[in-house]
Amino acid sequence: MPVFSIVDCNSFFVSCERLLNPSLKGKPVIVLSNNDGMVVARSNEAKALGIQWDAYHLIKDKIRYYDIQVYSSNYPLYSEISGRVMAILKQFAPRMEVYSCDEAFLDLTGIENLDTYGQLIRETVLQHCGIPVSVGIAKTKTLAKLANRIAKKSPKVKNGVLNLVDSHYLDDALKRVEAKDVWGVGRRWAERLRGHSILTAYDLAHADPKWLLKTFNVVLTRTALELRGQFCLSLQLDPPLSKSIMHSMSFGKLVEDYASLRQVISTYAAESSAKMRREQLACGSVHVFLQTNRFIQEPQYFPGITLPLPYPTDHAAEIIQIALSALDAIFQDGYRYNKGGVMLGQLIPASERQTSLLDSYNRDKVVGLMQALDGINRQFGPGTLRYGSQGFRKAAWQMRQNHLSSQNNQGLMTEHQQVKRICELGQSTALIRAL
DNA sequence: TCTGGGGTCCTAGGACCC
DNA sequence: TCTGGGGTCCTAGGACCC
Repeated sequence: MPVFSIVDCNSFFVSCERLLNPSLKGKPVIVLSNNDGMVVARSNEAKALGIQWDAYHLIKDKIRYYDIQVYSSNYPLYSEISGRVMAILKQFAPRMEVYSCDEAFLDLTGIENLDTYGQLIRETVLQHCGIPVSVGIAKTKTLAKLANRIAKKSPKVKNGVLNLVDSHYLDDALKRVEAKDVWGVGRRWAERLRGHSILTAYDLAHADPKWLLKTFNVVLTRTALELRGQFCLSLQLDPPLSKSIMHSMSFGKLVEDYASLRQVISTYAAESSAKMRREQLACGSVHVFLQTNRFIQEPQYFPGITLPLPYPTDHAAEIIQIALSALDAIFQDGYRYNKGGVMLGQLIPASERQTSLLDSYNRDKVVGLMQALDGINRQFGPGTLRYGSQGFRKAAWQMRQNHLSSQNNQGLMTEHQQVKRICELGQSTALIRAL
């Protein structure tokens, strides 16, 4: 019988900032999304003060009043720390699925004394990475998520580990969790379920699967079966190849002129193509979209277009060129744009890329050029080396990040220096030496 | 001043073919 | 007078996740 565990970092982004600045411990802290737009992570102290997933500008008074510490998100830092946490977890379970930057499913089948093992996982991650985690253990992934949720919230659960395998507490746990909080049940489905008097995970587990299949779909039916302990969802051991890769971002300021949008789309195309080359893929189509700001009263326009490439490519210049043709096709004067994006589709492994008779360039040269471009940007930061169409000066459309930890600390450290510092901190620990 | 970014899967319906 | 039926592929949209 399979046993799954999900290990989830508590308030991950906040925990990362605390690692960098230990004086934040015990204080209310929040981390903001790109553009400092919304709250994406909250410490328990901030949650206790009633901070939700709010728009930052709507809660500024509250933040001042309670002296809440505010940070812009710093993804290179979080990604570095995430890698360290995952490396530790892998030692506890070679069969592991990295589910997101702050969570992983582990296969604990055959492990005896699951409670102790869970505690050991938690203590080891805390000791060697400085990140607190919660551990849920159960017979299915969905039940493990539910256990994890209770472990994180309930003060009765000791040390953030809850094991529901053969537990007499299982029914009680299912009754305590609302249907809307079950993994796989979102707001919409929860509303419809409520109409049928299905309010809790327990109700969903005991709903008739045939009826669920007829009334909803196979996804929700699987979720219900998993809640009964019937295994439907297996571990995804090797991450599947991406089917699309996107880069999109709200602008620092509303943009109406074509020239700026050319810089934006060139930059987003370059970013998404770099992300694609990191996964060693090539794309067969490029989708470009623009959006106006739906929160303000003025003419709205949400255009988008997908253009095919004559042959799959991972060459930044070609992708930028086609993205700019797409922009030409959708751009309309007279609107104030708030967001744009470039999505690469029809992805295939770059190695399988068929060269076309129409290829006008030397493939080896392009590969070398892209490697040099990516290498320099990896070392010195994204956008260090760029195409002319991306623009050279700091422009108004670029992202706001007014609360980066580097600026909060001493105003000197760049993100990359921070990552380096975290590496150095980590290297002083016993386990990293052992690695 | 001002409301995230990046994905996946499933389904319904239209186009097209024989 | 009358306008099939079945299959496949593609796309858009809706649902979900972090």
